[in-house]
Amino acid sequence: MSLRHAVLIALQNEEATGYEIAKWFDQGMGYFWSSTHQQIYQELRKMVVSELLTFREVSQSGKPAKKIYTITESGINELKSWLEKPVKQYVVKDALLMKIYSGHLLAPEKLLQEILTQQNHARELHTKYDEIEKKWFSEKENLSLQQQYIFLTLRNGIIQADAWLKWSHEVVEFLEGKIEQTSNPPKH
Amino acid sequence: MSLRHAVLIALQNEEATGYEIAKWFDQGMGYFWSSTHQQIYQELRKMVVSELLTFREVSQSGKPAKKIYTITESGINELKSWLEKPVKQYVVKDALLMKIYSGHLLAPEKLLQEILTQQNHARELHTKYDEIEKKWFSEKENLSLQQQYIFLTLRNGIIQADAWLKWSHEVVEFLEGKIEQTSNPPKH
DNA sequence: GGCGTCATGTAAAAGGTTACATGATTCC
DNA sequence: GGAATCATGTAACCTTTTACATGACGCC
Repeated sequence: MSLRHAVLIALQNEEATGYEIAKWFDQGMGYFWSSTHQQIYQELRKMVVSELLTFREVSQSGKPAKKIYTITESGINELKSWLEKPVKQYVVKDALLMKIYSGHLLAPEKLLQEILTQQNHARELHTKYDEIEKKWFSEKENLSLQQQYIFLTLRNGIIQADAWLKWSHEVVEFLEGKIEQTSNPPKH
Repeated sequence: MSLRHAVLIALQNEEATGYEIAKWFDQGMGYFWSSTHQQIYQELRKMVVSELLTFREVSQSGKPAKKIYTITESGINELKSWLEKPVKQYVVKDALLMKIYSGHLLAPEKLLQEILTQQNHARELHTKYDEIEKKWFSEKENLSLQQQYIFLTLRNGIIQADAWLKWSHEVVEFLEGKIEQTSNPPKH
């Protein structure tokens, strides 16, 4: 039930609307947890019932009224006790690896094309990470404690992206070799 | 709906029982897709209804009867058409990163402890990968096409594990610095 | 006129987890 | 005597995704 805890983290130092939390999931937190606005609105309502949050409604002219959620004492306690407990073991679910596992059933050209597309995504992501680092983390001495921890998560993104790119180069090389073999079959 | 396709991959070159497929998920395929026997039995039944599989029951002495599932023509076609379509973008869901993101709310000792535990898991996994490589992939010349592709997935595991360990060392160093600072606060 | 942003939601379906259940056999 | 292996399943619950829905405002 980590969505609940992601929301508590979001609200931990400032109140926000469901809409803002959803946006946060598409940006910062989105690099390691994801959700949709539908799920978030549901969860926020449940969390009010469980008294982890309170909210006040603010009417606006020309826009629908918004609900601003604030974490309660009990919410902070719930977050802290979650932080103390070990997380459950990370499980990979990677359909691309499944595909490669059965790559012999597919034309290498097709697989190559897909890997190259993914490689472009990975490169874009890497560039984005670099920009974030430059913009927010260039002066390492002036970072707040909170920012120092966030920087560690950015480092994770960068290192993982590097590793993925390294691996994908091996895959591309392999597939290009296969494709060449098919067009110039080895002579006996 | 990738469980379905994982099952098709499992049955693609040999028939198997639900029990065997479940075991396969705990071993080979388990490195990038996971499931439980409950879910697999359900899915197998649905796939028979969809005519992707057929099965025959084999009674055994002293053991419950087993159902041996075989992929159909239509199942092979379904698998092939899935392989042709790009997979949907991989999304990370990593609760540990969430925790680090809000690491400032937790004693660094606690976080350190958890990272060290995870590091041990990662090292064990790495060792297991190395063993698999030695046992099955040491003679690169004699690998079947299928094995060559499986080797690529193993390389992914190794590279990702290396990257994760590299990152975790940065985190450990950071946390140890924090812990030292607390016991010997800097003088002004 | 259309698209993007702000701001909320309902409802159904699909996918995944957890608890419970059975029962023989083999190995320590 | 107890644990692990073989082999299957039901049921409840929780989580996630997808489809549908509304409506004003500002920008190009």
